[in-house]
Parts: sequence; C-alpha cells; structure tokens
Amino acid sequence: MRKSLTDRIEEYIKVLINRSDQQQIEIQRAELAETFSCVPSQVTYVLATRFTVKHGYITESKRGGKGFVRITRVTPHAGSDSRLKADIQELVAHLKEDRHIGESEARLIRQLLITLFTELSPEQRQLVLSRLVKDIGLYVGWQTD
Amino acid sequence: MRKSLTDRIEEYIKVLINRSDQQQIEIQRAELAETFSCVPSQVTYVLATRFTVKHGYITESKRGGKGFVRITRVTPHAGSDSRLKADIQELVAHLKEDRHIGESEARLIRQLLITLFTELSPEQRQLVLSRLVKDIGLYVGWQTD
DNA sequence: TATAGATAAAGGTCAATGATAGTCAAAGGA
DNA sequence: TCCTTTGACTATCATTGACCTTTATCTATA
Repeated sequence: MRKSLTDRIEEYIKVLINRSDQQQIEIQRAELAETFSCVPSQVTYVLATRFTVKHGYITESKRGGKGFVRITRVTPHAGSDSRLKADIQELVAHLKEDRHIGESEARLIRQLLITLFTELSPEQRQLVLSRLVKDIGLYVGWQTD
Repeated sequence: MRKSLTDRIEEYIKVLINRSDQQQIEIQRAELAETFSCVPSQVTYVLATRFTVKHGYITESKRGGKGFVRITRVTPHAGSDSRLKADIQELVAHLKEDRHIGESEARLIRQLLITLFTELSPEQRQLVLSRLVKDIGLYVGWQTD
C-alpha cells in the first residue's frame, strides 16, 4: 500500500509511543508538522482520525505558550482478556476434534496463543508474528521479500 | 471464444495474485483501468462479477488520496475447517476490539492462524509450533530445555 | 507592587480543493 | 436476453490555509 502523509505521521507517532515508557508522549503540533513539511492542522487531522478512544488512544492538549499535545495509549480493560481466553479455548477444542490433535499439543497451542495475544507487548507480538510468517512461509512457499 | 475485456482484466488480476506472496494484491483502480484503456468502473464491474466471496476472493478498498483496491484469495476448504475459520474470525475480531489491533495486523494474524491450523501437515505444524515456543520464550523467559 | 491590557505563542475549526473509489442507468453487442 | 461497456454523478478520505481561541508573559501605570 502506498503510504499517505497521514499514514506516515501515524506510524511516526506510534513509534514514539512504543519507545516511551508510560505509553504516553507529548509533542508540539507545529514542530511535528515541520518534521513532515506540512501544515499543523494536518496533525490535528491525524489525531482525529487515527488516535481516537476507539483506536485505543486518548489525546489531550493545551494551547498558548508552553502548549502541547499529549497522546496516551490506553491498555485494554481487564475483562477483555477472559473473552480472548474463552475464544482460544473454543478454537483449540475444535482443533482437537477436527484435526485430531492430542491433549499435549492442545495445551501447548493454548499457552502459545494466550501468551502471544495477552502477554506480549504489541512490538514483541509483531516481531514474533513476522518470524512466524517466515517459518510458515517455508512450508507454503510464500515469498517473504 | 473471443476474450472480452472483463475476461482479460480477470486473468491479469489472477496472474498478479499468483505472483504475490500472500495471496493478496493491492491495485489502483484508475491505474488498472488505464492499463486496459477503459473506464475505472469497468474494474469495479470485474471485481463484482469475478472476485466475489463465492468465487473465493475478498475485496476491500479505500477511497481518497493514496486509495487502493485490495484483492485477497481465500483458499476454499472442506466442511469442518469452516468451523475453525469461524473461530479464528471471531478471535481476531475480539482482538481488534480489545487489543486495538489494526486491520492490517488482523489480516496477517487471520492468515497465519488459518494456514497453521488448516493447511499445514501435522509435522509441519509441530515444527512451526516449536519455533514459536522458542521465539515467544525469548520474551517471556521460558526455559526451553 | 499589583494589575490591566498588549503581545506572543501555542493549538483548534472549518470550508475548499484534490484524489480516489463506488453506484447506477443507459447503451452496445453476441 | 444476458452480459459487457461507458460515463455522469456520488461518496469518502486527505491536504491545505485562512481565521479563531486559549494561555503565558511582558509592560505600562496607578
């Protein structure tokens, strides 16, 4: 996919948040716009379309001297983990039935999926997924680059 | 039979998908139309008549600047597999909601899980799983021997 | 010294424009 | 008749810039 300016700014912000501890960064709107050689309102647009609560982010700001834009990634709320775990239980149960997978492999799969999706950070997860692409690709002939 | 424009565009798209690594391509509607010297809506027509879910394809698109049309071939599978796929769809949908995973990562995860559980042989699957144990173990400190 | 008003330094809003893709109905052709 | 082809019109997403609002700081004056 050809990346738009909006896409690139979005990525950039996410990298900054990933690097931060506290899942939070503060930027100067004008400065970020300068970095990407665009108008400041472009940044506002990116925030409005890619960093909403629905996307899992909260943005706050202050105008005037010493102003800033603060972007915080909110961690998924507690109850959600149990739903994912239930999904995984279900998936593995069906795997056992349909694909004749034994209990020990089933246990392993359960553990792997739970760890992958509920314990790893987004960055770690992406690293693991990209290696998984390579590994699986070996068998199904995907071209990885 | 004399090939219609629609036939030729269909063929062309299928060649592109065959060459692609992940059974998926992204095109610019206008550009493809240009290639075949026809109106853009002709491309829409081809997609609507030859690349439906029934034919084994999923199409997605985005309008506006840097827009695209994405065409994915989904491999058809026997009865019980559809239950696993439904499980995977559900799991990924919940992941998107709860863990704020974007569409592109979601697609990757779906593809990986489907391949891992419905396309690989038991032996291949076990090899991949053992690699996965190692990879994830790196991050969570599992002792692998 | 206290403070009101001026000025500077942020960020916000919104409408216009550009860049894509989608819809639909009419016309064409085998 | 049924499928294909075309094009005018529509919908959506991205980008820009003029104008607005808020906050901090400076300055003149009682």
